[in-house]
Amino acid sequence: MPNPLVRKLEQFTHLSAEDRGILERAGSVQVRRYAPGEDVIAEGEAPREVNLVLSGWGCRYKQLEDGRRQITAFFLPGDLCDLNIFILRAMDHSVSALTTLTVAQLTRETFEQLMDGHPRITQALWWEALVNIAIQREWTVNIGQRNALERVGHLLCELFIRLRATGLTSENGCDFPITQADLAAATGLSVVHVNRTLQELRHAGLIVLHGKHLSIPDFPALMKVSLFNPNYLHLDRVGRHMDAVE
Amino acid sequence: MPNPLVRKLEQFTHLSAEDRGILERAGSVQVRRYAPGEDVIAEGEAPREVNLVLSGWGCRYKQLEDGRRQITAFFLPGDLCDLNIFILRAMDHSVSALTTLTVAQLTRETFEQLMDGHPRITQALWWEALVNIAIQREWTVNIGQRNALERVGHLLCELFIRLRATGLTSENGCDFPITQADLAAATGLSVVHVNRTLQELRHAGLIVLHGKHLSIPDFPALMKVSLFNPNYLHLDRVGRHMDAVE
DNA sequence: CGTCCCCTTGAATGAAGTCAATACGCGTGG
DNA sequence: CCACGCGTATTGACTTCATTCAAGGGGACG
Repeated sequence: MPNPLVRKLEQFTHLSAEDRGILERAGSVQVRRYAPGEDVIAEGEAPREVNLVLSGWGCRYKQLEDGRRQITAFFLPGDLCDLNIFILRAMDHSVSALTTLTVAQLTRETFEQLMDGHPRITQALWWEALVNIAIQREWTVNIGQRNALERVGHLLCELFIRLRATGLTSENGCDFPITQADLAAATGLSVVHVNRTLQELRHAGLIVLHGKHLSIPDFPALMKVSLFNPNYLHLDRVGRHMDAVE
Repeated sequence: MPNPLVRKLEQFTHLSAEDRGILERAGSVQVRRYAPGEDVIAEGEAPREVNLVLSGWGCRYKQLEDGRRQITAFFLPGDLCDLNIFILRAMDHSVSALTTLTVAQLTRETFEQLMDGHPRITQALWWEALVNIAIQREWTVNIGQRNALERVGHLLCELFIRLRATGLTSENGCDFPITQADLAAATGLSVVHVNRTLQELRHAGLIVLHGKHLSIPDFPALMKVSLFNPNYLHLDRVGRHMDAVE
């Protein structure tokens, strides 16, 4: 089972065997495991390394003084937190585990070696970073403009496609290990309303969500009611011209 | 009057005279002017260059099929659109002018020269990029968790501080050239409700907004009611240790 | 078997949206 | 200089989507 980052980056470009080896090695040193709910890094702390998710789900979140809490991103296997984060003195948000989570912690040095002299990797990591930013923008649109049904549907579409990019889906289903409270914190809705919204999606036959598993019987239909346009995920192998020849 | 990008980057690090010269020159070739409402680049187009705002305000926005429109970022003088945007094949959003807008268009080559062999500039540009991402995250929190009053107040705080970083404020005021419709599109509120919210901020004595000018008589008070914490703007000169000695 | 966490449902409330009419301010042209 | 027109701002009345409060149910695990 290859490193999920490798799988994902190959959505964008074909890596050489050497590139893959380098990434595999980087992702196998300094592996840490976190329990659900545990912070990987907290707001205010100094960022020390770039985290790469190997398995499990995590999230970024920010908390207001009065306790309100917003999840601003989900981390899935293969996801990397911001490149060059160590330029900043202190984290302005926290990262925590939603499930049991294993991450590889890439030191600044490892990371610089990774980018140095490996143009294909560098470009692929840039792509990764730009897609993450695009996702963040799309969340702004999602929360700002879509109603509850569209909002939850849109998020499910996004997560499904992102999981698919790392091979973590079956035909039309995937593991879905997070709670309705997590969905609420991510969509800016109340838990109660997320619950009602999921009911509605279920009754419309758009999703089957049970236990920790999600199925989407008719993905195009879910995309449609959610006004979901996948262009922001940039899965179109822009980097083709740089493909390794091997 | 120096290039506003230089002024802003010096919030983070002191640039050498040479660094400043390079940035000044980069910002003076390929200058274009746009009329209010005009698109600088539209969703679907191929990004060709990195845009640097010299004067005026612009925005990023995304539009849903049914016409709903969300502004996901404001561009102020000194702002740069995403580094390395040309890695992506097509824009997933549009950029347009809100006022008369002048931008310098940096070609891929200019841009690579800028980063190449100028570690202080490179680091400062990275800082710029990371701050932009942090702003995007904060907007997610703002729209997801804050009520109308907090949301509008928070946005005004952010804009004021960002303008101040490029020297575009007086003691407690600044030009504020955008419409209530723009504020509505950025906050995810209706125009009517933005209007009422501004009234409320006015009657509470927190803002004086008239014509195209904004004053904030008591900034700490506005920050407080908006639950505004400026840490995400990372104005704390992290890069001090890299300061040019001159 | 009990406890805890998560999910579910109902009823009442409330914040923000919509619709519609009116007012203001500024630039253009008579 | 004033009248017209257009974009922007303002206000009121009504509606709606989502929140809040509160209670109950179900499953996993010690």
